[in-house]
Amino acid sequence: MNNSKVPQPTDSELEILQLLWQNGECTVRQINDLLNEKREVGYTTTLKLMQIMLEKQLVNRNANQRTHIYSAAVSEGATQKKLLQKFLDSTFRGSSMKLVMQALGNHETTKEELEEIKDLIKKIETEQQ
Amino acid sequence: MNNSKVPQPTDSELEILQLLWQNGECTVRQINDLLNEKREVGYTTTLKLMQIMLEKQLVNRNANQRTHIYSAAVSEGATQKKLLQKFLDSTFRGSSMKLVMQALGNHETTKEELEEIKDLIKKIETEQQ
DNA sequence: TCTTAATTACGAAAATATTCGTAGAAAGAT
DNA sequence: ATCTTTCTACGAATATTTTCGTAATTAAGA
Repeated sequence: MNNSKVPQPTDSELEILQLLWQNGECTVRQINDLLNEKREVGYTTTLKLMQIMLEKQLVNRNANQRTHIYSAAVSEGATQKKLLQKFLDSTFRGSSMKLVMQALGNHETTKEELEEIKDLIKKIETEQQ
Repeated sequence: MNNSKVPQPTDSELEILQLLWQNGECTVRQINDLLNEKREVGYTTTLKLMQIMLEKQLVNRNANQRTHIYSAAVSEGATQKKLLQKFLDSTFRGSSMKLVMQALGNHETTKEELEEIKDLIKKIETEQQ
């Protein structure tokens, strides 16, 4: 899952990657059905997108059978990291603090989640000694 | 600065908004000069973008003088909030927790910033009682 | 006044992303 | 064996975003 020189996914491509990360190996039909739960998408539209993603090396494909089977070729974490960096720069001028404060402030956060964050902060603090 | 039905800025538009938020009122020339500190952009390219942004009501314009003066018509915070929501959904499937953990984990954070986050967490916790 | 430089308006080209139609091959059904 | 369905490949239409050229106008300088 190394993806150093793999281009960033577009919005539509990311949507498909999300489904592959969640569901593992999928056929075009399966992805298209999942997409159609939210909105109408033509089958060949999905097919074309996944073919483009193959060229970009965002996905792998097993073409042994007539019905090809696709899987993500980039990891969720690495992709999130790259997209986060870009988003951070463009929207928060690189200030991860501001982003974290907004994210914590705007959205519902449970006690457990807050504990998790506190744990992470403690960990960072001990590393900072 | 109400912007309920204002469309989201594109990447290029956001870049210009950032400059307006940082520098306040600006002419096209000033924005274009600032952009050219990073990369080459033609003057009319910047002009056209700002005219489009005016139509979209992302900026205001004072056209009393021949050289028009532009200012942001949407607030930084509100824009960040909207863009964050979209980013959260598309990239982190709506989990602000995962985003926060990534942001804290990946980037350098100073002691002071961590303190700030801890304060915010405390505030959220007391509100949750 | 005449020339030059700076500015706006506008249309359209270029680049990128998304959607879809059609053709042909493969598999399954009758 | 023939018909129907499903699938891939591929090109092209559509939509969106970005870039730029040209013309007209205004202001400033010689």
